[in-house]
Amino acid sequence: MKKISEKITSEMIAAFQKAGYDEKFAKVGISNRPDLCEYQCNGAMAAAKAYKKAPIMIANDVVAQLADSEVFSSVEAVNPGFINLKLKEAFVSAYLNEMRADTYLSVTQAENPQTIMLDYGGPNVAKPLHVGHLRSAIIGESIKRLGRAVGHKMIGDVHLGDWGLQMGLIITELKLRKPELVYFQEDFSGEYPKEAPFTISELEEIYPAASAKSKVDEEYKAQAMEATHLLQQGTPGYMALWNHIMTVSVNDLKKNYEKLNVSFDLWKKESDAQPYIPEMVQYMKDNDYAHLDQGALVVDVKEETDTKEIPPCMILKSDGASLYNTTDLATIVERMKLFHPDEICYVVDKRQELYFTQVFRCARKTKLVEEDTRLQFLGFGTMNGKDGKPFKTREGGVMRLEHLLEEINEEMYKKIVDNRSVKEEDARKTAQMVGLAAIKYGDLSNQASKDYIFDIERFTSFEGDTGPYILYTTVRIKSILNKYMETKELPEGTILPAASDSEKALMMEMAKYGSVIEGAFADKAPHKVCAYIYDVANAFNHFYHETKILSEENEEQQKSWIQLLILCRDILEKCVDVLGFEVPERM
RNA sequence: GUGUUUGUAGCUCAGUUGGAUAGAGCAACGGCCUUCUAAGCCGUGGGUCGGGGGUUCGAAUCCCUUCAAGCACGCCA
Repeated sequence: MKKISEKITSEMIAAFQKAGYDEKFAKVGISNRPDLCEYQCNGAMAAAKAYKKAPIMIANDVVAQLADSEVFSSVEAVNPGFINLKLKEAFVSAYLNEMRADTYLSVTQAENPQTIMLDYGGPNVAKPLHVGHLRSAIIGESIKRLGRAVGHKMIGDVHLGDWGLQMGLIITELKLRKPELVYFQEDFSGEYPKEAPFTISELEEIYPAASAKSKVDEEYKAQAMEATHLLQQGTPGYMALWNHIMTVSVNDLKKNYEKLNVSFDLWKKESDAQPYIPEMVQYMKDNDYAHLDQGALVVDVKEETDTKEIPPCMILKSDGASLYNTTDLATIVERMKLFHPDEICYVVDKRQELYFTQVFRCARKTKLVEEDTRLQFLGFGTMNGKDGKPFKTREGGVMRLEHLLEEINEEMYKKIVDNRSVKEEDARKTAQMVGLAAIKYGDLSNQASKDYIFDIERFTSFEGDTGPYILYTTVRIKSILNKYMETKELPEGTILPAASDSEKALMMEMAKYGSVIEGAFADKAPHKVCAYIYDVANAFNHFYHETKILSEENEEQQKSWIQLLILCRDILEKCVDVLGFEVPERM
């Protein structure tokens, strides 16, 4: 269905044409002076030059054409040439009724749905998730949901880091601690045990220990590199261990992502791309894309228009080993082969921008992707503490994601119990939902590309522009609807034209929903959804305070308001869903 | 050094892609609960949009310059 802004614009286009002016000047935007008007058109000023005429005269001409408009209740030309517009109440309410009837609440579904692969999450096997993984997961999840909301096929891939030295380190440390394990017997020919010889907590302790040792002990490091090599050669015992590590670690990761309400369609990993490497490297050599430079195999990715030196993209190290670039390029090959996406979007730390520029250019130059395959880098900024420096625990270490969530849930729980008399189990569950909303809204309400300050106190506050406030407002609406349903059936029928300014303001805010969702996806900017629900929540609370719904005696009016509330709830819940959290029944 | 990003109220952030008097929240102060959740609402104060130039009817937004901070710059991922 058409957006409300499109309907307004087409009304304006007709007026410009009738007055004899080009329709390209008829663009209408939301007013930045709400005291004067609701929508505004500045086209008369832009047209002044083309027609060599005073803008106010053009504005007057256009206004004259709109005297009996079905859309506008007031149209005014104001110096120097603004056209100020107010909408008819009936026009707005008719639009909301149309929205209610629309399955997608006015969000236009993509005509040609695209396959978009989203690379986010990016955890490493055998290492616990920490706060550094938070943004990628939260932002990626939201963009995935935004894409689905507008009808695209979104494929989220966690892209696990499971290859390389870290695995060799774990195996080496394990061998040192439990040399008796069958995995280390070279002549072992039986079946390896199904049970892993370690738990997740042991695994999480083994890796940092091994990593630390390797930094001071050359001998140890050499062993780890050898183990890595043997693993990559497919040594049976090491492969079996690798499988155990994967199973134990992935189960744990899934549990943790579930707590974040983040899910992936694919659990692909770096090792999956390895089989594609030899052929890809050969192909790059055969087609003269790659050449040797200082012993390393590289592809030049410089372009004429560069304002700075872009180093070549390295494919193989001078010792012939592959590296991060190689795996990422091979992953592109795999993705093209298996899914043939129209776009691959990487939600990663913005510090990797130059690196991805190299990889993308290389993929394009060597034709690993098609000409119209979009490769997009979506860099996000650092999560800082209150001091403006990267977020740390009180002791100065890296904060584990689990601990962060626990801390916030505890904080929420206290607040909920302090303020309301709720049952223990309800309070725990609600605290979890509200806590997640606090974190996610706190993150997503900032522009993804900027650094932001993670302030638990502020995010978990129920006041102001926070997740909890949004949830609270939605719960309020649900609560009224529930009370209404105790005595009456949910009404059929339509939403009537607004009876007050606050109701009209709420209605106009709700009417923006479709264009907000589409715009947020186009810019891959979840913060626009945050800004929007905050506006809707404010508009609702304003309306709520002026309007007593349940005690309204005019039944038609009451039915209309209930309809309005249902739509408002649906809009808020859909937005909250797009952001990746949920609304509880009570708070 | 080169490149790049950022700089908006005391603090945290928006700013509809060049429009009218730059907006929110927090913090401060004042008011509103016998009535649907006061975790709310209403109001007051708070600004040289880092500085300086330019482009034009019009600039936080575009261009130049300058200052400050962050980040990145071939064998890590």
